[in-house]
Amino acid sequence: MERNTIQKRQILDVIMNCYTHPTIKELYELVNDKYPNIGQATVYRTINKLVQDDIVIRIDCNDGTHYDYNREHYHFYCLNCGKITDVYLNSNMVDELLSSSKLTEVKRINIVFEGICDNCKKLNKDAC
Amino acid sequence: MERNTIQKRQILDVIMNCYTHPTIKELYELVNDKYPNIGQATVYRTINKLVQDDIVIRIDCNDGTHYDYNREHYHFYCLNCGKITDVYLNSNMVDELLSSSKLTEVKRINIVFEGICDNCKKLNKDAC
DNA sequence: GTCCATGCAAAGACTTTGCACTGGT
DNA sequence: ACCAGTGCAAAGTCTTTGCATGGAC
Repeated sequence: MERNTIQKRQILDVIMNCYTHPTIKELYELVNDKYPNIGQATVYRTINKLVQDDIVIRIDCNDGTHYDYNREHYHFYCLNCGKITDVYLNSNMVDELLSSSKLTEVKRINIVFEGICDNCKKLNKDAC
Repeated sequence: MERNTIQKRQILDVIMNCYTHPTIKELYELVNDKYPNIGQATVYRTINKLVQDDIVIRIDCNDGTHYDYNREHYHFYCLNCGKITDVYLNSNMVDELLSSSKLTEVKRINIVFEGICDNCKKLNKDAC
């Protein structure tokens, strides 16, 4: 039987009230800032459980794994600055994608759009 | 100026003639089986260059990063056995996906369908 | 001949684990 | 009271790096 500990609630609180998409390192720092005395091992163990329980999702990018609260949405990853932003797709779009894949038994689709974000495009026109 | 070394050609040869989607560890083993005396650091350095040069792509999954020769295709990841298989989508499907996302400046889309593969479904009906 | 890439081993970064203790049920 | 979850530190794993040497150009 799984327990609803303070630490688990604290970690979830940080993820749910976080506009970035933190890596495990960043998440640990954020959690520790808000709730000191939480162990690093606890963050690792808890996040893995939250992912297993489908409460949190992993976003796997070139620069490592990021975490996000599990809503029906997808992500854009900036190849220049590494920032991740949310992407929402019409649900019929997702259905079409699924049927186009000809796969059955799909539980989730991970989509990461990679490119240059508006901010980087503005700041550094030639570099991109 | 980038050099076309023996090791680079050997690593590419292994990736191109490999039906699995190896992790870096598996890739190193495959390369070493076929071409001994190749250093681990070389495999790490070379694969990163190949990814930067868009010759090889990363497939980021729950169980880590896998590598594949860069063709226009996507992947299915079995949540049970971890096997990765190729998924091909009509190119107009991808265009629709892009326009649905409302993003501009997208260089690539990474899509990983997650679910249970046919083989696992057969072998273990109740577990899935 | 130049200097980028390699191989090795060591360092560094990341993640898991063992164990005694705490706190949720 | 029981035992899953925690905190710490140590172990284990993964990845990068420094440096001397070798090979591509």
